[in-house]
Amino acid sequence: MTRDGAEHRPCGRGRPRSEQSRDAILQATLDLLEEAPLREISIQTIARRAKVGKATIYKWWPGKAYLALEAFLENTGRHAPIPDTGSARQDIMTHISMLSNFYLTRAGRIFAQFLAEGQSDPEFRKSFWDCFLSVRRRTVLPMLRRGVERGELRSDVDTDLVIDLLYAPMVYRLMIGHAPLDERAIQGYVTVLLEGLGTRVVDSRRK
Amino acid sequence: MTRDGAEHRPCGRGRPRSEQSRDAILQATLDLLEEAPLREISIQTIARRAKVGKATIYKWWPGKAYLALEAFLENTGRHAPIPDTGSARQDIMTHISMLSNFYLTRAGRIFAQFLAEGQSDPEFRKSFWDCFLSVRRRTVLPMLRRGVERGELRSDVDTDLVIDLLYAPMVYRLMIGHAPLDERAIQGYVTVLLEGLGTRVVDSRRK
Amino acid sequence: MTRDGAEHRPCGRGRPRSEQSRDAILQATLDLLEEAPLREISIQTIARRAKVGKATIYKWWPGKAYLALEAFLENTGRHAPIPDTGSARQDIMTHISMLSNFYLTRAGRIFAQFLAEGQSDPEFRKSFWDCFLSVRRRTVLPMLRRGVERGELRSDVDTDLVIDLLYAPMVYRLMIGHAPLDERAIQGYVTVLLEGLGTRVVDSRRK
Amino acid sequence: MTRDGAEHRPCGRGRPRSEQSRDAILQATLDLLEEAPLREISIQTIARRAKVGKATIYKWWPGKAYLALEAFLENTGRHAPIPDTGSARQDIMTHISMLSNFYLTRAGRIFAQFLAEGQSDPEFRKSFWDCFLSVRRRTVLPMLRRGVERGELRSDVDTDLVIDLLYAPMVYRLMIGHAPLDERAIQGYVTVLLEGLGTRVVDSRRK
DNA sequence: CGCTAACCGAGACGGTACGTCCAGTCTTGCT
DNA sequence: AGCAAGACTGGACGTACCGTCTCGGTTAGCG
Repeated sequence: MTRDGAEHRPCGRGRPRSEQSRDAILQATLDLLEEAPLREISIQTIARRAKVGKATIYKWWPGKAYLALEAFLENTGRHAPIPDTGSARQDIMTHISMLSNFYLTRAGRIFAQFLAEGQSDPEFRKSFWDCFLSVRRRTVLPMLRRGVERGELRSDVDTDLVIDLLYAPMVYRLMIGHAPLDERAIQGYVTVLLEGLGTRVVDSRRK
Repeated sequence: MTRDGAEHRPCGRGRPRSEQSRDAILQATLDLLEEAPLREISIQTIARRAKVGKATIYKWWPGKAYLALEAFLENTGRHAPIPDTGSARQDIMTHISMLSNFYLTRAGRIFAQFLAEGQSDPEFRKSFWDCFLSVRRRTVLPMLRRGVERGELRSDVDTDLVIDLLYAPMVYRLMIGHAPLDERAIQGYVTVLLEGLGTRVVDSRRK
Repeated sequence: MTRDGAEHRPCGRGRPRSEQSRDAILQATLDLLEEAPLREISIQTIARRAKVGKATIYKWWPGKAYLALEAFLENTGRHAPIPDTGSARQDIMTHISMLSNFYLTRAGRIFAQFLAEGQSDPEFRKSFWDCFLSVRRRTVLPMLRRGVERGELRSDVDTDLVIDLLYAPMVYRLMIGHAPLDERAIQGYVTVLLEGLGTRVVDSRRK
Repeated sequence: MTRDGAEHRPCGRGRPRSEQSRDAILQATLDLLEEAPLREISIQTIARRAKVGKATIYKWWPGKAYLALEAFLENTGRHAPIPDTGSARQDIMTHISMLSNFYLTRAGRIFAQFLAEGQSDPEFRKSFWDCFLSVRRRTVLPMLRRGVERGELRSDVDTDLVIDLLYAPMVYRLMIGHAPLDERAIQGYVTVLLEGLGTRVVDSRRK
């Protein structure tokens, strides 16, 4: 965790940071994110809601996006365990399906706003990647590796690229919103992708 | 085109809209988008740059995002023709490759900001879809259809879903920015996808 | 009449000025003055109300104050005839009393706004003087002269000064609004003034 | 003092109001009033001149008129002491003469603009009355009372009315501007008024 | 126990952009 | 040529936030 309110204390002198304020701020942020997009939430409003001085927020976070990110990570970011059923195909399908459920909740909308924020703030984009996205991707790696080791998945495709292929369609629908992210769509995505990612026994493929 | 400055006039009464002002506004917007993200551009600045009254902008566009969209469509949106080489696989690879080049230009960054804007403004999301995204998707349809008719592509996958699969990885990399959108990546994406989307002659697939 | 819409026509060429528009504009102005002070009335509003182009107004009047003045003169400015009862004291009392009634109507409020306008627009102040105030003052002159000739009024006081003394208290109360301009007040003013302005024969008045 | 920036603070919490800003705002207002009528001064200009945020002005004053009033009261409103020579006639003449000098300065023009403002803003009219006019009038009361007690002035005329009569002509000339407010005019006014207001012993005056 | 450092709430501050409104000017086509 | 309609530049309006800055007051650990 890089750009959020964690390390600051040089030594134990002086009054320590108020955990109560910190919690109130994060909670107020989450509450407000229920009602409005991040953009329309002002730091003033968060401060008022949390009964906290504006300066206290600026002291610990560089901006509302970072604040929202920390709130998100602490309260909403726990999700999508990696299954291990013995079948990579089954694992992937289950994982993606669970992930899609995550994207369908309020958390999904917040996630989308983080991506949006990143488009005009490269520094935040980096933070989001470091604190959330890269962690997630690292987490699924073993699952894919198992598939490759068992010979279920092709070994000649870069893992990063595989993850992109698996995650991208969901994110794409989330951001564009042209069609619902329902079970049918997920099924379709994964089916096609597994077809392309899987190995074949005989493989007298295509004319 | 729905929410941008097009139809307004009931009849030919009154002073007609100044095409000169319109062009100056759109040009100023494009110029400014070279230097900063949409978020950081104020309508005041656009007006000043275009030597135009702020009210003139508000009269014809509901906000800077719509303004940017119109500028984008008029000056940057022409690209990525649909190839027809006789081979659907070849067509797709060429198309996606050309499209990735588009995303690598300044236009790509602007495109990303439109998606970002859509996360906090549903109305704009709709406009962006109507004026750009849906048009693009409609345009590739024939290409895919040809592939299906020629027996090159599976016919049991919904076309919308196919398009999602083709476009999503590029957009995903564009927004997250964790890795470059280079030719190697594109090759990887398309190769895997075509594997999954293609038909097979014998198809004694997999155990 | 100097700065209002009177002379403009060089010759009889072209379409003549529309009397209908002129009347509609003046009427709209009067109507609006019923509801709001001159300050809060915009030329746009007048034009809309009169179903007239804004340019038509600007063509014939230099500003809304002049427009209001012309409307005022034409529709409201007729009032306060000069009595001639044979007694100057009686004449004055009657005249001032009638005038105070004028100031109590909507016309009084409009009159006050003309004075107000004059405080920031010397040119308009001049117009108001020329078109209205000076005319009024000239009108009362004979009345005062009769009083002097008959020996009722002192001859050693400048007439302009007398008129100031007679009119000022009403205008003062009108503008400050600290007390009503009722009959009692008028009686008080005039009584004292006549005492000061009148001649005396022997006059062993009052203890 | 009612509607100006005085009391607002509930207690000593928060950063205290900046006296420096307050002074800079009032000074800038006075400076600008030297050059232009109140109407033509924008709050933006005041803020710029005082190097102050616009919001700071709006926080403490409801409009530029109130702001100008406070500046006026603080820097210009101190004047016209009430003389006490033993002769009410002498006192009055001196007082009015001094007052007329006040009206001849820049302060006079500002005073006129306050009256003007009051014609379209009743609330400000009230403020002006409360903060300035009524105070002034209360101040002269003792002078008049002395005159009555000494038998120099009539006791049967309402004091408010007397003050109106004394002050009105000056204000009238100030607002209409048809003739200068010189010593001759003042002499004339007061002479006539004292004639009307004074008591007489035997008084076989004037042929 | 008192000192001192760092925290905290409250809220005023200079500044910038917002979106609206109006002034005054201009360009149409109709009368 | 006058007119209605209405678009134009320009600029002030009053509001909302931003991020910074004082205040007075609180809460630790250290001396």
